[in-house]
Amino acid sequence: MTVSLRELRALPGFSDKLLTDGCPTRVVLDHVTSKWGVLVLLALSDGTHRWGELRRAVDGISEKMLAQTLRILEADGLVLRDARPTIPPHVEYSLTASGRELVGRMLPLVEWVARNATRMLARETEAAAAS
Amino acid sequence: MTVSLRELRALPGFSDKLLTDGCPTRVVLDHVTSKWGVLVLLALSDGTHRWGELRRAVDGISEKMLAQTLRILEADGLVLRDARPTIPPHVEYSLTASGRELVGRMLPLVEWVARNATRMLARETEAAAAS
DNA sequence: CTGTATCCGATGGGATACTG
DNA sequence: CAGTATCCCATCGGATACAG
Repeated sequence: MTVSLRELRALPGFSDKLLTDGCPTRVVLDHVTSKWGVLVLLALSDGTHRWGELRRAVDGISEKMLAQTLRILEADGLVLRDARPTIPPHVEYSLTASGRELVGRMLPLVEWVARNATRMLARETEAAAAS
Repeated sequence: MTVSLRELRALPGFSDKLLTDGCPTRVVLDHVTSKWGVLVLLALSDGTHRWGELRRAVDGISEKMLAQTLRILEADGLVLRDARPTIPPHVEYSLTASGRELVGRMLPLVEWVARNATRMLARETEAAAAS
């Protein structure tokens, strides 16, 4: 499943420029590659989770950003929100079929970064020490 | 090359929490998934380019953000900067071996988004019209 | 428990001008 | 050509308080 930039150029939003400013691809790309978007999608990749579980799983996220991120991903059709009208409220979030397709392509990227990040940042402190 | 979240949990930065706040993986992930980081890496995926070419290829980027993005990606060891001491200056940017590995895992994600973004955003304007 | 509303500071990022 | 420096504002995003 290797893809080249040449092949991508046939797709909408591509031209002599890479992706035109404000085109649909860039908008969605900004949503899913946002600081919290990546982590929320990742958290949902192993199944359904409740609001509180997501809040704890995604270290450092504020309630405001969790709500905002979930709303955007839901509007994009990547996340499904299932609210049971009970007291107290019980709400479950899961990936849609589209969401699972997307996450399948995001996991290899995250895995590579997780495997290499420490070594990459080590280079930098090393370079800083030399100066 | 399918990866699951379960397998990821064995890697550095993962725990009961997904990725701890400020861990190396998150730092690098923020660099490469930043608004301009993705597009610059994408632009370099088909070979070496000069500063001016990148400026034109990445639609809408300012000089400030191009410089900043390139410096960060270079510090991470993903981009190589080759400056020829001529007048006028001639500087070429390319991906390192690490950068090519990373971009190989980013292209399928971008391809999927490019194929589906228009349909995804169509859902939203449709939903807005219904309200 | 699952959010929303508001305030406010930090950061991202554009425009412009300037330099070797 | 390939940047740097400065100014400035808009958006991001955290903290807190509150609500159904």
